Amino acid sequence: MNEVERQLALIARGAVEIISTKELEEKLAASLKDRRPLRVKAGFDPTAPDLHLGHTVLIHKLKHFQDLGHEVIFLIGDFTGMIGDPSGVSETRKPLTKEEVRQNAKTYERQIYKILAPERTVIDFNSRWMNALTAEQLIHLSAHYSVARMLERDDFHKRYHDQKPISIHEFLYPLVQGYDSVALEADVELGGTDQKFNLLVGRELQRAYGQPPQVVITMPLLEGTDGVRKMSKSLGNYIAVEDPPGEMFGKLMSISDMLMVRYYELLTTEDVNAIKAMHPMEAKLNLANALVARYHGQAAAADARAEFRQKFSEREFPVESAERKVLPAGPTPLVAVITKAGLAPSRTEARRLIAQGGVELDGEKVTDGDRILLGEPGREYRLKVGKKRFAVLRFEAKS
RNA sequence: GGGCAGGUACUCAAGUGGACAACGAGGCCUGACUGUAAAUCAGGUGGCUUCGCCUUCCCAGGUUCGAAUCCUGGCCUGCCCA
Repeated sequence: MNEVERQLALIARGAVEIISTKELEEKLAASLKDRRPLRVKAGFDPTAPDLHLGHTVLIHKLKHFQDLGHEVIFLIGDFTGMIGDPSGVSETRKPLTKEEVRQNAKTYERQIYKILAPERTVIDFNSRWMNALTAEQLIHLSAHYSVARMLERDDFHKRYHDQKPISIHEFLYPLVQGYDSVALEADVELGGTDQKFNLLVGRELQRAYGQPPQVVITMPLLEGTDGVRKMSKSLGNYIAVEDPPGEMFGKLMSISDMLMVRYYELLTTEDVNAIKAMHPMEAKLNLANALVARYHGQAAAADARAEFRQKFSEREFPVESAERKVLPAGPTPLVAVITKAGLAPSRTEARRLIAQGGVELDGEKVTDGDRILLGEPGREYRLKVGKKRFAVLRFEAKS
């Protein structure tokens, strides 16, 4: 197997589509011959401050390129973030303010270094060239694409058909993203399968601007914790890279068995068949352990595992990790205590939970919704709400 | 610019003067069962000083004993015509 083949094999691993493999081979061969690393770009939209495991699929692919000696560019779409990517969304997204975008971008920057080598990673912002673009240039840019072709896109097509609004600015998104490739003279761009259209626009624009078109590589979208919809910030079904160890561990343990296999496939290098042969729970524990260790270290992973076992397998009260809350002494309705401890959003909700048998005080199920705690100074209570919310409360005299 | 249709809770979607805190589905939460699984079943899903009260059906006014439902104006969306 020659060097080009070796690189190709690693690059292709897990990829859904490479457009085109032939072009990639040529680029790799040229790269080796001229000793010029390929410029590999992946863009991220800073709409929320957290990278989640779904993003890491892409980041790991970037890492593969990095390991092969190529130049990876982590592009933060701070400019496009203000537009809001319409991909796969059924309605117009709210644009972010400049300030929000900047804040979020900062957080991204910190997180990717858990995977990529900092000294060999280029981080760029598309506002660098987009802010400099004149209205005239923008109009020229938009002349390279037609409305009809925009409407070929699945999500636009659907919205158009369903009589849902599509704003002009959303048409600009793919163009701007495509223009990023022109500005960066990208050789390769990575994206999720939902990005295919945008990525292809990049190819066309590069041609229009007299550059060789980039190779497009699409990666599968990772399903979120619900196992159905793609992992996303806005759907709330995500596991963030910066989730605390215990939370990350817990979230991973509560995914379905089928989803677990999928996570193994896309987030690890384990042999999937070997996993399927294991007891599902063992396999899941392994997965949770491995991922927590990746982002928080082996020690944190071991702790998270021990805590998990205590909380759920043995159903002990996790005194160590429970939320601690000090309240002023004096008689207090339990529903007030629950909301003050942050275990329920409102007293009505707390009352409901009690009625449903979801509240335990010092290990005993509470049945009285009007229960009042005397709250003698120094008294501690162990409160459990639902299966996963724990708090230790302490009453203290005002000083 | 003109005509028509429409804006209901996280989402979809009933309701078109009183019995509506608002049908139903999805989602989410709780409980049972478990491997904290998944699937299934049962219940819940505005707030509060909780046998009662308060605030909700795009916004602001108005009609009425009484409005999510009627009227006026505004904002937003879609379709057709120009």
